[in-house]
Amino acid sequence: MKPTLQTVADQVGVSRSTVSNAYSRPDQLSPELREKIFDAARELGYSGPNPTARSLRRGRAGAIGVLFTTALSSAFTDPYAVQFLRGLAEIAEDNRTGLLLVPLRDDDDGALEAVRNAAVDGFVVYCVPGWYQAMEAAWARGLPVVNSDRSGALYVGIDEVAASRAAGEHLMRLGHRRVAIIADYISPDRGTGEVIIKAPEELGSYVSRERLTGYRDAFAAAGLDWSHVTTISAAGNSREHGAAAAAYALDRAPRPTAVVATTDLLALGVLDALATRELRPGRDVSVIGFDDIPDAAQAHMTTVRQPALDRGRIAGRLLLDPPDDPARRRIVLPTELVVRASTGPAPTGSV
Amino acid sequence: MKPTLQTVADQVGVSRSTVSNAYSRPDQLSPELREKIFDAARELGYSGPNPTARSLRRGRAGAIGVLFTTALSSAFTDPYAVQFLRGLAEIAEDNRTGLLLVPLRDDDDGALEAVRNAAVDGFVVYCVPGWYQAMEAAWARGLPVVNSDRSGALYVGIDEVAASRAAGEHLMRLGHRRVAIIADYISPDRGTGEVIIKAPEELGSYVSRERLTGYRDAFAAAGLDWSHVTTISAAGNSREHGAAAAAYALDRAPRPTAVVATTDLLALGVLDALATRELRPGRDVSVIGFDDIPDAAQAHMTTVRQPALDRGRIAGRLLLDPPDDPARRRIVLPTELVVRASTGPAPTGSV
DNA sequence: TTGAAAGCGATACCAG
DNA sequence: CTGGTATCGCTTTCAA
Repeated sequence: MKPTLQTVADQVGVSRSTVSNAYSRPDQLSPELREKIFDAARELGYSGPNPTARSLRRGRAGAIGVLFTTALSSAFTDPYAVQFLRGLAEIAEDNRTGLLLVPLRDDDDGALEAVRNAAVDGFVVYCVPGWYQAMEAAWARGLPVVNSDRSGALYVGIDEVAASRAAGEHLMRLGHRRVAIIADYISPDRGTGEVIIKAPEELGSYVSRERLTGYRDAFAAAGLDWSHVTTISAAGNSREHGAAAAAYALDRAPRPTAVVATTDLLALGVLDALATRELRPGRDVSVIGFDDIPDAAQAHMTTVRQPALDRGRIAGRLLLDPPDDPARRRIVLPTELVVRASTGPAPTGSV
Repeated sequence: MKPTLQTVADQVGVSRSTVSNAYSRPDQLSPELREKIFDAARELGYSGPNPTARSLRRGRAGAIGVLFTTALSSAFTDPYAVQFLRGLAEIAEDNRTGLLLVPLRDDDDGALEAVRNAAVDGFVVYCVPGWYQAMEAAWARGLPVVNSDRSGALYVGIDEVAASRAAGEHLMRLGHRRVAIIADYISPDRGTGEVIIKAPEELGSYVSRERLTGYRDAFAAAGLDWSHVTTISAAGNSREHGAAAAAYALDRAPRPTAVVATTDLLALGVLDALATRELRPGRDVSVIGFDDIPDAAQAHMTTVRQPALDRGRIAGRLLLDPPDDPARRRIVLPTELVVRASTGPAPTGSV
């Protein structure tokens, strides 16, 4: 039989409240008594108040639910994602709160069940889109949710369209007119290869949708029609998938003078593909990524910097104590185009 | 006021038990009544039984605690670690169980508090050593713990010493006698640079201790004394730290003919360092890693393969239903030396 | 099938 | 500073 508060109280000869106070409100009793209680607890093998019972009574679960798709590997392999999680974990720690990973597998029912069953004080949505059901379930719990697409919700993010538009403008300014774009989650079959995207706005994946839209706008402003831009689907967000997708852009004639990707990981893969073909980044082919992960700097890659760590931190703060002022519930962080050596003027005679 | 089971029961005009059954034991009532109850719930905005209350009553938290040090980034950046977590998550999912990340920061008290407060059914220890206090706290909870060093505990791992001894023997067989070893957590100041390790057995870090010991044994058997082996501390388990540490081995005369590392990530850094210096892996300098992460194969790197995914899966199973038979509570998985192009005969005239 | 009653283990208010 | 009392929201026999 596991010892409880009562067990200890009986042993010491005090009431439950006093034992509870010994653990939760040290100022409510004498140090001597407190020590005596702890001694008894140790002797009985009592390791402190039961967290579940405490949560029930206090009305606080003491954990943040992190919703992500079962592609756990990709979620944690992406340095951007890791930074986001770090920021979140930092705030969680400061608030004595844990992080409960809620894996969403492909089977709908199980996923919904998991969301409904999670003992948490709120959710951070951190997964590829298409999980509206899971997000709905999170909402239905009546708990705060950060980054569901729902209006009025808590949100922290960046102006994706403006950020990628800036990158597109940079490219246009350099004179590039034969451009390929690599993105994930833009093909129905999730495979690698060229796909026709009539209108980026209609894409299901939030990130790809917004970033492609930004590029489209920048190109349009420079007179480059979207239909002349090659869009290539990557099977996932990884360096390898980026390289594989890049092949569809590089091994064709005429070769694009610029290949941009919606994430740094993909763009690093493009650089790998260039290296394989002995093409020079920024000279033969310009490359732009997105995120500015550490490897991007090391690869001298032009990219859009977004504050991943801050995003995680702010997500945590929004969740743990949501501002009353609706205006402060939706936070848009600044981004910055970081120009490095992977972009340069379009090769002459290339148009 | 948030709706509860009672609210719904009152609305429908049945008892709490019936509503509870509607959610947890569908076979206990008529489908019509069940639907009626769900309708009422929806109308009232009741999203199902409160997870915390349910946990308290059922005596099951529905989550596994994962103990790891706050170097969250390194925990998730290491592909080996990610694989382990995937395996764990897989089993957790199958058992409708969540994963609660319990970050252990450097401040002791907060960490212990976090362990004591985690609403979980057991712990998986997944952190660098030196956290005996936290592990003790986990034990004190009276819950199952996988991979605490405690004897009699649940354990899943590999024979680290034998595995690295095999790698060392491979090196000896190839004739290498000038060897450098790179490892993390072997220097008191956690910096990068050469350190003198009199006896590997005395190292604090479990992994580094065991793996260095295995190498030491293999070298000794071939007549190479440990005092002639250069040991270099890496400031962390990453490619970059590996490359930085490798500099201490490569930029000296006479240069070692082989540089081995305790993890693939570090060893990949060594390969990077070789590339920078235009040295050929397996010809000028042999390199061996440990783990066999995907990048290792891609880099044609000799390494020790360990089943990361299985390790995670088995950890999960051990925790979720611990075998009665003590012998089945400690599981040692097989490893395999994978010889690739990064190792070759010691350059002639090198001795 | 359905419902009444008894906790699960702890906390908080409020007298004493 | 201490202790009684009333929950927190749900599950689970056991009768009806």
